Amino acid sequence: MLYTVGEMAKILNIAPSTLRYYDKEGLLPFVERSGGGIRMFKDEDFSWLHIIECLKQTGMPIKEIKKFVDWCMEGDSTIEQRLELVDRQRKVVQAQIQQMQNTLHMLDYKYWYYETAKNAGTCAVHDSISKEDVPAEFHDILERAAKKE
Amino acid sequence: MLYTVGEMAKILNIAPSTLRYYDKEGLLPFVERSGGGIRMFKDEDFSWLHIIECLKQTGMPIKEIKKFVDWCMEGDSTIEQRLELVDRQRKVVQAQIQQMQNTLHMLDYKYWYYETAKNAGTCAVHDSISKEDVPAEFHDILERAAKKE
DNA sequence: ATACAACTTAAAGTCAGGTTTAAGTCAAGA
DNA sequence: TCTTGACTTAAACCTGACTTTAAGTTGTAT
Repeated sequence: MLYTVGEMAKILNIAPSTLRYYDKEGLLPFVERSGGGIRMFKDEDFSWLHIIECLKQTGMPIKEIKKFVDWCMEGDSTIEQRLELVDRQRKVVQAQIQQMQNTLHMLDYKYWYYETAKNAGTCAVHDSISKEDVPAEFHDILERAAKKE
Repeated sequence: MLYTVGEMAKILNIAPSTLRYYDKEGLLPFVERSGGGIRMFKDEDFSWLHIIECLKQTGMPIKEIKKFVDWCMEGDSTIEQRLELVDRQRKVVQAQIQQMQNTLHMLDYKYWYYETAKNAGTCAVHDSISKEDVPAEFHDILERAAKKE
């Protein structure tokens, strides 16, 4: 089965111009062309686009993704580089998840803060609240705030 | 204790120009000025910058963060809007974490893939591998690939 | 009083990651 | 064969989030 850039874009739910841009940046060296110069995506290209999407999700810039794709095209001599790149990016994502969990914790605290304020009818309720009234899971946030950083 | 923009930037480990930019965009209406027009950050401003940083971490654009800050300045009449904004952003972050975990899973699979390829000396080893040889945790990825999307 | 580092602003510049435009080509159906 | 919608490219444009520059001011230390 073959797909034009428009068909592929529709399936992936992105703009055709995005695929053309990726191609121009060298991310899609595996895409073949018809006699007339039309891009012909193959079924196996889905897995290429999937790993590209995956790396993009990690925040990797397009130039670095190109490096990875180029290594893939070079063959078995680059297996170690690719292994290292994947491992590095795995650690990046682990750190991002940790960061996101901290952010979520802060938002959970703010949710509790505004829920409490809403019930009291004023944010001023938090001036007269003692640490014991704050759920234990948020004590870390209060302590950080008390240390002025 | 008061801090100039340079001192504050050093503590937060960001460029002074970034703080000036945030101020220009209306993110820091709470920052006061000296008689001569110099920004004077107060200790309590740390918590402002902390929540701004938190919202920025969620990917919220600066204009929307400004909306939140403006609501804060408006007082108790905006408590409900703020509660809703925090709740919405909480769901955004939960979805981001879920997404990141999928991405990590894919990278874990790729790590296994290249580790196996490295030991075999070639990626071709994966052509002659049966599903039973792939760790069970990665079977979902194989199935998605088999369905051509 | 003077020097000097750090502050001020407005405006221009930078960068990534696309999107849009213009001018032209391809390919499938009537 | 002709029309038409989708394709092609190069180049210009856009947005968000800063950063840099230029010209001028503030405030502390000598």
